[in-house]
Amino acid sequence: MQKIADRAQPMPDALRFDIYATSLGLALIAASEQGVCAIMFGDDYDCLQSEFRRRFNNAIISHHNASGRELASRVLAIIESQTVTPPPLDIRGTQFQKRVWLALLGIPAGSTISYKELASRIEASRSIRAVAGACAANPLAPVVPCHRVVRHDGALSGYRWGLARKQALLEREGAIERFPV
DNA sequence: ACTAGGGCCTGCG
DNA sequence: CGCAGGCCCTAGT
Repeated sequence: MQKIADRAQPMPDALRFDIYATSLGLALIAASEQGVCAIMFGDDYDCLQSEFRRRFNNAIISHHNASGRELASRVLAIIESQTVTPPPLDIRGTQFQKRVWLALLGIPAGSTISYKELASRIEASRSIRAVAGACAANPLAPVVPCHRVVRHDGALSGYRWGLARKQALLEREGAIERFPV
């Protein structure tokens, strides 16, 4: 009997990407045939590109074509906190991570919730720290809005791409006041 | 304000 | 496998 499907990537997949200048710094936006599969921020073009290639080292990588550019433009709009129809997403992660990330998509702009509340929302109220871990591993920020999750005491907590970006996103969405200091 | 410990998913060895 | 560590939270000084 032959193995039908591997749960990771059955075959080397074809990815397209480009790097754009945004209000949050450089953003690398990558997509597969399925949809957007990675968004990465950075301040150096070459570093971003090599990090991307290292992370998908068994993929066939090229630059965006017309449809890829169309997806990217929607991602860019979301990065700038504009309201647009979200692009199709190719969400890759463990079962648990996907549960967390899908729940994140249900948090409207302008609001925040705590890691605790997010945990109970996916029926895993004891897995608070694991939920935070899944947020930290979110490959599609800020389209998957993990920046809307903050600590129960109101502190911003952390952000994979730096707290300044999390803060900027929340300020623009009107979720938090401009920081007094 | 600070510290300790519970809980549990992940990545790496 | 086993283990350390994390974008946490609560309770107890």
